[in-house]
Amino acid sequence: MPPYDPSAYPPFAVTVDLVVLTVRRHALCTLVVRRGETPYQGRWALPGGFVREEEDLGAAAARELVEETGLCAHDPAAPTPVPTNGAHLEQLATYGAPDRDPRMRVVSVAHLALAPDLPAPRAGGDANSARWAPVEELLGEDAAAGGGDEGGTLAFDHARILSDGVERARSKIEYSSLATAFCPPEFTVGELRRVYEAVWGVALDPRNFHRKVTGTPGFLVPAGGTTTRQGGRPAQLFRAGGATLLNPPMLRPEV
Amino acid sequence: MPPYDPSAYPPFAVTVDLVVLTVRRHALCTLVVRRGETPYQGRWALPGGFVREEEDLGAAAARELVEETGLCAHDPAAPTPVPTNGAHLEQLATYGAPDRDPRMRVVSVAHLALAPDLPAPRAGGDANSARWAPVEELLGEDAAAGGGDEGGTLAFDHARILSDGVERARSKIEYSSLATAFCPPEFTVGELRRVYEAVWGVALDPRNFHRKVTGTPGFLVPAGGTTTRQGGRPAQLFRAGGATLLNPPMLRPEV
DNA sequence: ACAAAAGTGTTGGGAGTACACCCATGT
DNA sequence: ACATGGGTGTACTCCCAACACTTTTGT
Repeated sequence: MPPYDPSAYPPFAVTVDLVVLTVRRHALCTLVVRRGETPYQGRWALPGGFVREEEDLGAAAARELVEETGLCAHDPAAPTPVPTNGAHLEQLATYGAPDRDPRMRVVSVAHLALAPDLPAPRAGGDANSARWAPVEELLGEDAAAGGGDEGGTLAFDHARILSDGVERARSKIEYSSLATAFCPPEFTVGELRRVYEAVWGVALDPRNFHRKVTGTPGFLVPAGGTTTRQGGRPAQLFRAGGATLLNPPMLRPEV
Repeated sequence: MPPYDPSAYPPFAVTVDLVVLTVRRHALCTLVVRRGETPYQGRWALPGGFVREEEDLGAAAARELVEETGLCAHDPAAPTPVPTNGAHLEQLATYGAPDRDPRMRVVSVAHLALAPDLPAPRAGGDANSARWAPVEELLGEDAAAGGGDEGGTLAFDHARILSDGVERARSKIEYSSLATAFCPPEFTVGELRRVYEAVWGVALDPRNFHRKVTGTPGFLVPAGGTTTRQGGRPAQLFRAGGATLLNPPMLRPEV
């Protein structure tokens, strides 16, 4: 271990970046904001900002989440997941390549947030500078080729961060009840199934899915009512149960 | 997003801390070094150090690993796991509570390393200042009560970091082939089983374990020879196969 | 009547568990 | 001969995938 010299450590800037995921119209989407300054001026980027002087990392991420979406998340205890009020928020990973920001040495602590479908993003009141973008459109094969204004790749290393966040979400809904974070407070089994289908990009058997989730202890608790908002026969409404870890886990179909 | 002012960002120090795990004498152990300075002078801590000016986070962790253990690890591509020569190295999580270091604002990017049983730690040549400590001894119920010199809790928030690292290792060997990182290049099925038993703290059925690991495609490849270093009937030697994700996964017995 | 979505029943196969049993070495 | 660890066979159980079938709404 090198000698500890508090006055001679290299200076870093520390930021938080947010991968905010939601399911809209059967597609997994993420919140992106348009950059107003160089570098990458005019390009889409993940929302984020500097960590303040006396602010914990999780608190900074929660503050950014409120500023960008109005979503409320309890201050998470550092790097482990946490129950939240509006959205789920957890630390994702940290990115600190020396050249990831051409202006200075920036280390970004990326966080992953899962939110229910929201009306519309608000970024400082400017609706044109923030949008929900389908993940596939940002990360698809032809994203690099870029079809004009909307199709460009994300700024900085944000495509990588987004890709890691999506992968984390895909695997976490297998063995945890986090998929309910994509749903409103009360939801049907069919709505929950469409979350799995959108995040995994597969089709699931509605009958087996129903049996599975209602049979997993602590996953869902009946909310009492029914709804026909999806059409067809009225469906029972459920709330998220107390369990955070699913036993048995949901099985993602073979690729 | 607040306006971007490169000259006015709050200054942070960025360090890497290492959770180096190994299996020694049927127990999960971690590398700790004795602190020579305040704060926490004389207490055990995880090895770590400052990230250098032009150094990536993973490179800093690999450098610290070599300095502390002599283990060689390929420079990992940021936060995803990577095949390594001597040891497995991956990013764990980042810890940045404002008061975690009383001297200044320090953000620590913790990394997790899994290593085979090594002869003896070397910390700057001083054998007295580094040791392999059983994880249970550092995190056990009575660790806080502290039985004298050796039993004290770790410095800073390192007990939390270690706890997170152990939890990560316990879950990753379920669905990945990472348990082989605890073994020498050639090993027997029984040795691999003892790794699982030490990390999970359970007893496994040797017969079913053998069938399972040899039946999982890509997990193990025969190395050709046999050994009797464990006594009893000669056992086949294996190498780690190409697979990184296990399908089907190893199942941890119920708690 | 028909379509659409919610649920329930049934069945066959594959994987996990428990345990009996045999093999090859050191002492 | 016996202890020790390695490896195989077998039966039982449980979960899951597949799919037929019924229920309850909207049009």
